[in-house]
Amino acid sequence: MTIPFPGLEVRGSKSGKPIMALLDLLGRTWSLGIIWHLHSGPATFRELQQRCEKISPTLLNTRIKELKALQLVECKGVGYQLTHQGRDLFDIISPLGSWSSRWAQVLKEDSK
Amino acid sequence: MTIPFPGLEVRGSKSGKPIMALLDLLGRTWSLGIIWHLHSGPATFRELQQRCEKISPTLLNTRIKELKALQLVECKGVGYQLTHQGRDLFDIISPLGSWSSRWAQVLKEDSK
DNA sequence: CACCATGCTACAATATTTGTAGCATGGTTA
DNA sequence: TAACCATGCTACAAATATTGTAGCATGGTG
Repeated sequence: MTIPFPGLEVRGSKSGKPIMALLDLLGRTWSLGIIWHLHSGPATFRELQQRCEKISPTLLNTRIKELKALQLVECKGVGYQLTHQGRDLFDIISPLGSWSSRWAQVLKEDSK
Repeated sequence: MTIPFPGLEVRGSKSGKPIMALLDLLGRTWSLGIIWHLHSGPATFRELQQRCEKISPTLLNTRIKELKALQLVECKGVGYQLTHQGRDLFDIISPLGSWSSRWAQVLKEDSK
């Protein structure tokens, strides 16, 4: 898969709109998970693999390359970590944590 | 793929944590796109297909089933639309729109 | 009844993801 | 200095997910 740069055609849209590139990226397996798990601090390749529990090294490396090219993740001395932009993005999606708990509650109620 | 219900094992986690179910769901091809495109109003199956530009009917139907089971999308007289919970979720991710524009700006600057 | 449009299924072709093995590099430690 | 690690990462075949096209079934409308 090619890296979904804003401005280029991506899966789901030929428009080049940034949001479409972003939705393509985040819709790829593990992208969101990697960002989510990196928020708890920098991690080495192998540690990130463990945080993700079941990601294959092949795919982890592919996703890392994409996230680096799109400046959301960087590799410094301490290991992989979110860039400034990556943290900004995380800040937007972080409410998903508490939202998902309420959602789970509702689903549970309704299944009774 | 099984539907990622909170409480069950999902791709990426055996913990049953709601956030992991959500990240699994949103990380599936087109999930985010469908939610994004439904925000602009209810749509019939075929119209939703057009909004998504390139989704296959097979997959659209699969995703719809998942999103319905998880109470994010419903099918009423007017067609498919976001549920109350679906709109709540959209509200969380909607800042991605303007964020992605700034992100695209930065990527553009840096590529000079 | 002929004609549409709709929601959706079938299914083979294609693309993505996994799982396992293991290579290459760069420290330790004996 | 050589036998050990752990690390980042690649290879590659098997398993899964997604696409693309065709078209069926149903419910209007003229």
